[in-house]
Amino acid sequence: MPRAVDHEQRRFEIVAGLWHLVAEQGIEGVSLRTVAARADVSMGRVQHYFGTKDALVVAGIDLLVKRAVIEYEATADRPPADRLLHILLQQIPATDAGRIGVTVWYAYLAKAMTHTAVRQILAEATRVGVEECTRHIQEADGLDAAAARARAIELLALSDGLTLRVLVGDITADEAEASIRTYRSRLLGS
Amino acid sequence: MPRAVDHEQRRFEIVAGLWHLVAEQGIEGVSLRTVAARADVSMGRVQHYFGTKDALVVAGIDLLVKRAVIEYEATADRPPADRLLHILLQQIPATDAGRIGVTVWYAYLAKAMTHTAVRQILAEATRVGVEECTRHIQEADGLDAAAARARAIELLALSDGLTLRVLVGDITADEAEASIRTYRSRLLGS
DNA sequence: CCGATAACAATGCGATCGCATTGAAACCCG
DNA sequence: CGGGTTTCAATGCGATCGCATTGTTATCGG
Repeated sequence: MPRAVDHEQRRFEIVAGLWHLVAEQGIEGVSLRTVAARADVSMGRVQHYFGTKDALVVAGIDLLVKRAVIEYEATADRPPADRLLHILLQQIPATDAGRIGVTVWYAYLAKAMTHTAVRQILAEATRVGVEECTRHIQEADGLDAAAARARAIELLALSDGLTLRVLVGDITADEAEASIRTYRSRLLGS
Repeated sequence: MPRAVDHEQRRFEIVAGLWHLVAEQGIEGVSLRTVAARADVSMGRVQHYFGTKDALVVAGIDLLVKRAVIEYEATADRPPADRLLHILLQQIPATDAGRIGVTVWYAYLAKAMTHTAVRQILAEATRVGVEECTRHIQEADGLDAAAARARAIELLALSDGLTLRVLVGDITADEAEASIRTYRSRLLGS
């Protein structure tokens, strides 16, 4: 047996470098060499762990989604209304790390338009998001499945749009959060 | 004086090729050579009219925005409620051309995260969009400026988010339009 | 302690990139 | 009907790209 290393850790280091690079220069700035430099490892290492550039790029969005799911699952013991707000507010960039994450997310969103594998990963992630929100709205508001789903899509769309406005600097994260909470309670009242 | 050509026309042909290319391959697929090939002109011509790749890319979003503005200004004689809906619904991809346009738009949105000139153009466009919507909501609903602006941002965010869902294929253009109209009338009632 | 093997590091290659340069064809003015 | 100017088309160059290949090192079971 050869030398033992923590593969998961190695892969994460590289992907973390990829994320920073994407946040700074967009996916256009990604090459095997630039990612290696940003992660402060050799290009050979990147090749060893991901093989091709495409696999590396796909791994970038895959890990980003997986981390969001893990974060969400940590709220399993909270009431439905809380979990719903977690999903709606999670992506709004409050911290620096959050801003990087959502910037990377939108970079991949554009990538998804022309890249099948990326599109499938994002589509699956949104599908789960809609389903979870629908479930929470049903429980919290006592709506039937169809109505709850329509509202879930509305709320998620609003969250997406507001996130975009925060990224562009049009409004602050606080304003976006307030807007979502207002809208959410207006829905409850109606 | 040398041979006279229609510069505007020449520039448009090239930018149209750029748009198609961006819709098909994303901004990553853009190079002086690929754009020239897609527009079926020589690379020398592209260089002659735009100089650098960066200027070409910026011209792409600039022209896209200008066209949207012209389309909007054609509704100048319609009532405020109509003009508001025009802005909210315009980007939802109903036709093929519309789908290309909004796909290109989202590609540039990602580009804006890392490209100052693109960011400024998009920021100015959204600023005008918010202002126009605010004005129409004031007139149509009789709200004060602050409240109207908050609702304008909400409506535009919802429109953005729903457009995204249509692009991904999560919902249809008709469903998105229905959702916006429902939301709009719910606002009117409250 | 030794050979097999995983884990890289280093290098090479053909393709493509943005951009500068060069030269020719087309056109209008005098 | 030259000559000046614009509008390109063609080509060259250095840099960078993804990826394959090769070389080196560290580790551990036998």
